[in-house]
This record gives sequence, C-alpha cells and structure tokens, in this order.
Amino acid sequence: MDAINRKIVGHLLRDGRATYQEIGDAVGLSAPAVKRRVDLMLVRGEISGFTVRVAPEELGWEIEAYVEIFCRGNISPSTLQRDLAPIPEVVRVDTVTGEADAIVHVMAGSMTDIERTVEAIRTHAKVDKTRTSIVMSRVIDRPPRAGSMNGEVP
Amino acid sequence: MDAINRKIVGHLLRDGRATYQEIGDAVGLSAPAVKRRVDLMLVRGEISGFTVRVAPEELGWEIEAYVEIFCRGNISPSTLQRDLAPIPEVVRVDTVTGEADAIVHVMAGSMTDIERTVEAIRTHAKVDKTRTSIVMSRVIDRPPRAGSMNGEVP
DNA sequence: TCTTGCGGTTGATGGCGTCCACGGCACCTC
DNA sequence: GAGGTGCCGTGGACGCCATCAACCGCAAGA
Repeated sequence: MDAINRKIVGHLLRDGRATYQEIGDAVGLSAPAVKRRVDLMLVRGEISGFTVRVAPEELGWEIEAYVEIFCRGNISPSTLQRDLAPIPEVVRVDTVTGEADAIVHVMAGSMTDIERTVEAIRTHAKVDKTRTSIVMSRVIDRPPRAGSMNGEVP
Repeated sequence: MDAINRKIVGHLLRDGRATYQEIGDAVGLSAPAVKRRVDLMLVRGEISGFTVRVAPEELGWEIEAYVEIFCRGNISPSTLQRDLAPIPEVVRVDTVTGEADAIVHVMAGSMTDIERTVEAIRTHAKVDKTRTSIVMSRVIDRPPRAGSMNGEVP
C-alpha cells in the first residue's frame, strides 16, 4: 500500500461516504483514479468494506465484558475459532501471552445474556476456567486512526 | 430509535456506502426520507459517522496488547480519561469489575512502542501496577451486528 | 528502438443526492 | 367536532457524481 492509498484510506476513515471527487482533490488525483484504487484495495482485502459508527447501546448491546479463558493443555487458534464463532455475543477473540490463553470480548443485551454466554464459553472441552470482567464504563473508545506509519508526513 | 431506523442502520452497517435509494427500497421508504432520517440520527448522535473497515496492519499497527491496570485507592473514570487520552496508542479504556480496575487496549507499530506506551501508562500517580497481555493472533474480529433488540414491539 | 503494460486523464451518460413544496395524519385545544 | 399545528413521507427538479470506455504517457525489458 503506497502513500497515496494511505491518504485515501485516511480520508475514508474520517468520512466513509466522501465522494471520490472530494478525495481526489485531497490527494491530487481524479475521481476515476481514486475509485480504481479503492476498488483494487477492496479486492486485495486491504480494506474490507464500509460501515457506520454506532454507539453499541443503540444496537441493544447494553452490557459488555472481557472473558479471559484458561485452557487445559494448549489450544490452537483454529479450535478456538471453531468453538467460539457460533456464539453470536462473541465479538472478538485474541490469543494472548501471559497468564490467560485468550481474551474474549463479549457484547450482550443483558446480564443474563452475559451469564449464558460465559457458560457457553466454559462448556468447551479444553476450557479449564474463565475470569470475567464486566465493563462498567467506556472511558475511551477511539475510532482507528490512520497509522503514523513510521516515517510519514500527513 | 424506531424499527425503521434500526433497519436503516443495519443496512449501513453492512454497506456504509449504500445509496439512499437502495436503503429506501429495502425499508419501504423514498430516498429523501431515508436521508432525512440518517441526518437526524447524525445530529442526535445515535450514529457518529461513516468509516472504512481496514485491517490494523494496513495502518501500521503491527502489535496490540491488553493492559490491565490496578490502582492505589480508587480511580474515577474522568481521571482515567484525562490521563490516558493523550497517549495516542491507547485505543480503548474500560473500567471493569473484578481484580483489575481498568482494561486498556493498546495498538502500536512495534514492540518498543508497546513498551513505551505501557511505561507511559504506569507513570501515573494512581497506577499501582499493570499486567500486560500481548495479542498473538486475532482469532475472531466481527463487525458489530445490528442488535436483536430483546423484547420489542414495532 | 520498439513493445508491452500499468496507471492517470478526459469525456459522455445515466443515476443519484439534495432541496423544496405539497399533502396526509395524528394529536391537542377550544 | 372543527380547526390548528407539527411531524413525516412523497413527488419533482436540478446539478453533481459515479461509472465506463477510450486515449495517452511513461517506465521497464527485449
């Protein structure tokens, strides 16, 4: 991804509905050139689509939690993927270094949903125990910034 | 937010660049009606803008970590906000129940960035100790879904 | 030097965003 | 019940935008 594409992405991060013409003016290209680059980034998977930013409560996700999971033996990412993907409340799963084996980010509509979801996570063969931290307040939640991309001038 | 707006948002979550006409067809409204609703949701803050979905590595964020922080005494969300907001690598901060007082999500360009960022977090008066989990692999990372909105009568 | 291919521009056209005026509908007041 | 009022969707008009095809310049390689 070259410097121009990064500028285009930076622009789209700020305004995902910006017109190609507007972006073109900002980066010094014509609208069709911008479109061609964006389409290419889409097929290459460098960007995966466009969305709207919504506060989770607006979608009915009133409660969220981080669930650290500890496994018997070791667990492969693919197993984790297979086991947890079917649970809709699971928003994100990362394998991590440190005490826990993975951190699961859960969003649910109510406390009972959280309870049920954690239970669903526990009842997998390899999961030994879990440690749940309920989110009390979102203190900071930043939209992803266009990377400072070591050595670059925005 | 009524049922129609939720359908509109659901549509925009899947495709943030969908035309108003297309959305209108999907929800049974005309294009101007959809635009008026979207604009209203924007000024009301129910949605906060549009973006592109980018893989973090494309932006130069090669490494991320979860940092649990433990404080001396108790800490207010506003203090946390004030102290951590200036650190650009801090993507997200939640106060949580359980052992730790807060969980900080950090994205950085390199391991040394992580180290520096964790150090920046530690050197705050109230922070007693931290526990860092480096992300090894992102197993699941779902775009937010339109809520199932428990118990609603349209 | 000639060729080949990538990437940008130009120009044309159909569709879309965007604004305005109008009309129905529910709710409230007299 | 009549009339007023505010909300919300529709229809139409206008200008801009997306989109595609054709063309052009330039760099790399034979």
